[in-house]
Amino acid sequence: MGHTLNATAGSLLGFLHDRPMTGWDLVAAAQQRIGEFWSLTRSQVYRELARMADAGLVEAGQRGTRDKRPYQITDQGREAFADWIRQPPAAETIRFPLLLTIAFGRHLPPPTLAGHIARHRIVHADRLTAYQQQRRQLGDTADTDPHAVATLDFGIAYERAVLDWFNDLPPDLGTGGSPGDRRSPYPR
Amino acid sequence: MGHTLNATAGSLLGFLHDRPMTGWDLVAAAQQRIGEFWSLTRSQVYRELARMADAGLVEAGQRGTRDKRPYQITDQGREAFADWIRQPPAAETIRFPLLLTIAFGRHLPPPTLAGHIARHRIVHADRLTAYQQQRRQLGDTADTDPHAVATLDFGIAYERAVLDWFNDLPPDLGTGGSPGDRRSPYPR
DNA sequence: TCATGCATGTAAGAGGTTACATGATTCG
DNA sequence: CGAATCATGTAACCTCTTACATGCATGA
Repeated sequence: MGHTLNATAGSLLGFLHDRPMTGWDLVAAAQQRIGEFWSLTRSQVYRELARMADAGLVEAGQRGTRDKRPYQITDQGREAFADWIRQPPAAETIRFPLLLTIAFGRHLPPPTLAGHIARHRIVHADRLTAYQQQRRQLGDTADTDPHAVATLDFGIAYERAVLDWFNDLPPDLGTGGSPGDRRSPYPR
Repeated sequence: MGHTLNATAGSLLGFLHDRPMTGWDLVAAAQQRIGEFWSLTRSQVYRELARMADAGLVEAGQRGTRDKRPYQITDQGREAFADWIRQPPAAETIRFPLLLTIAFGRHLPPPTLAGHIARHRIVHADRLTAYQQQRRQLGDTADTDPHAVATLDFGIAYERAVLDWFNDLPPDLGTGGSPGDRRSPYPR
């Protein structure tokens, strides 16, 4: 009957297995728990929720305070989720605009390129720190789902790899300043 | 006047700086040179090419053998590219369906999850090998653009990180078989 | 009371995927 | 001569992003 779910819808149903949630809640949950490798926007969430309600995969509960509208998963929804989750996952796609900028970097003044790189380096360093902190918290709790740990560990491995790669970039790429201060951390 | 290019269009113009190319060539060039972190399809390429021709950023040359239609960049195109390339690049997005499957892995029979993981591990191992081989070839040539090396190195760093992460996955995630053969490379 | 954060949603457009349709050339 | 590969393109659809529009609740 129904076609297989898309990954965004599937994820939402995944979260709804735990408890009824509002669109807002789902955005937050997704950001927190799968944000490292699957992004979604409010718009998408409300639309998928409406669609899934039409299809009978979720049911809207009564409006609460602040017009809150909790959705709960239905039996049909659980089935659809089960069908979705056992499909062989497709290959990942990465879209990394900075890498495009670097790839065509010979068309750019070195200081401009260096600036872009420096800004991104900071972003990744911050993310790594945040993930590591989350990781420590997960480690403390005894009843942690190992799957959550595994995905968080992916984020950490990824950010570490990106940072190492930044550090190994040759100075002639615009990362280094004058020959004297090649190893300054965030050169301009 | 014209809006800033999207990244896909920008990349195409980037390639066209080197020489006139057909849509087919561009797909191949993109796959080879930025495929690790920016994917595009034939459809997109032909569409962007048509759009850019309308906007005067590229010009179609004469049809060659096999209906080949080479496009060359115009001065306007070079300007548009220059405007695009110096914009601060946006954050990357990663969409990794396998990670979604793992995140919700508790709803899956362990052997199913293990199978998915094993298949992806092979894909990533193969990619790493291919990148490393390319990298060796680049290293051999003296007049290599360091930017090309840098982006390829990203691919290598990424694949290595993914493989390390695979290897560190706990056996209770479905990667391991019986306690005795935990370290078998591609367990079923 | 006023700013901030919570909360829901729509509309329009851009970007990306998949399937379809067609034909020329090269090589074995 | 037939298969594989080169080559171009369209159409339909789905997904994703951005901007807009609205209003309640909480706390300072």
